[in-house]
Amino acid sequence: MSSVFALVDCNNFYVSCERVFNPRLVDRPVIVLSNNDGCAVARSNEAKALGIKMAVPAFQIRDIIRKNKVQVFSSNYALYGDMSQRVMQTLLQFTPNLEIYSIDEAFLDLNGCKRINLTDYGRDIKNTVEKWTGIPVSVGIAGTKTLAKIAGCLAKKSNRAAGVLDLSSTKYMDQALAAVAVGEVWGVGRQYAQFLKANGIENALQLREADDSFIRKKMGVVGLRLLGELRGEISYPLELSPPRRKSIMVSRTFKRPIVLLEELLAAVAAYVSSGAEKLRRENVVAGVMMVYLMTDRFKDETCYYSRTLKLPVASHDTAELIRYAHKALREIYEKGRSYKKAGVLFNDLGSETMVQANFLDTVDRPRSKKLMQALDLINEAVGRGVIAYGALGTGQRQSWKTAFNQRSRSYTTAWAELLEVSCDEAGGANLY
DNA sequence: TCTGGGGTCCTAGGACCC
DNA sequence: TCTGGGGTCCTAGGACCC
Repeated sequence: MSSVFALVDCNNFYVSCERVFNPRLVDRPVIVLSNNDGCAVARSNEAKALGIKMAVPAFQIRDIIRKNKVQVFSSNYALYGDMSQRVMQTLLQFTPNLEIYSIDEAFLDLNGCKRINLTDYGRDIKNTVEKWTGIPVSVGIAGTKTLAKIAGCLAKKSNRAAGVLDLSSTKYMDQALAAVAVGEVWGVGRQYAQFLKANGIENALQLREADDSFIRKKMGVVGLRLLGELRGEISYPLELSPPRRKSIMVSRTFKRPIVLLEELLAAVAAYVSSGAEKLRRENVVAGVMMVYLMTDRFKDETCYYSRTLKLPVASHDTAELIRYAHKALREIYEKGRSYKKAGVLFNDLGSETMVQANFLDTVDRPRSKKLMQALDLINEAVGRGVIAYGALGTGQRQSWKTAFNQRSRSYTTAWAELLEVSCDEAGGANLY
């Protein structure tokens, strides 16, 4: 029995989220920047047309922004996360067999809908999501996930297809694959694209016809799976319940380089707090913690220092984890050096209900559990970070804090930031 | 002057064991 | 001169994804 997958992909997702609450942005060039307002990570079609590339540093496109009045936003993760949930909830109306692949993409199992016209069904999905959430999407339909991605990629490009393309029959398959550059295929990144092109494989069709042993040798078993998917054999089935995460990482680049140990200690404490919160939200504890420091990666001789430590008892207690992280940090810190980034990685994640006790344990676990529950409850009710450990520092001393200088409101997740609408004398509505 | 963050999987090589 | 072989585990690094 053959399968049918639909890939639903939100167009220019972060930009589209901003547009939902700010209609003035429609038809204008808009970009959303990464942390510290560093790089362009989302671009409207108008911004793409101006030649603004993915992940280009903001300072390199300053002239383009000014000349073309490009609207620039800092990342507003609270808003995008919430809008993503709305999109996914809408998709669940179509099938419970949904794999949320990323913040702006999902695969749907369309096996139950064989008798109806799949393009019409795709259009129905697209129209419903746009109507219910305001987010434009494109839909690719095909027999494997990789082919569905290709269909989606073509659907997005072509005006005629109106954002939906069904490649579930083989009729136009070769034609479609020939139109997709090899570097656009899911699983072919920069390195492989360069290598494949050097070997005369320039589009998805040529890749599908490539020699198995050649691909096996150069791209490993992952390459073989990719060939299979292009040929219509499923290498990647739908994953309905996501497998448990294997690691949790929190890391940030600093606005300015940091030299002082005290400031690094505060930064790392902040990252541990947020990591520990994530651990608790997922009901897991970490058995291993890694702390690292990095100097500027754009200067020559980038240095990387890290210390991994196995915790005596797997934990998600913020205070305990900060203690260990600080110990590790003191070990790798070198005085006088200027650091640009730090991070904390939690590994060996296990269920919180199956913690291996230790006779020498110095932490009162039941008490810690209650304390963490209270802390999470309060922060959830009153606002993130309202209650925090003193180790994070306060006010001026929080030099590690990420900058978001052009952030829009959290329209959907904060009472104080709701969209305001007023009517002027002529009866027109104004948005603030 | 100014360059993001958080994940996954695979592979090769070394340590170690029998 | 001549130095086993195979399995497992761990780690670092590289590729990819969004």
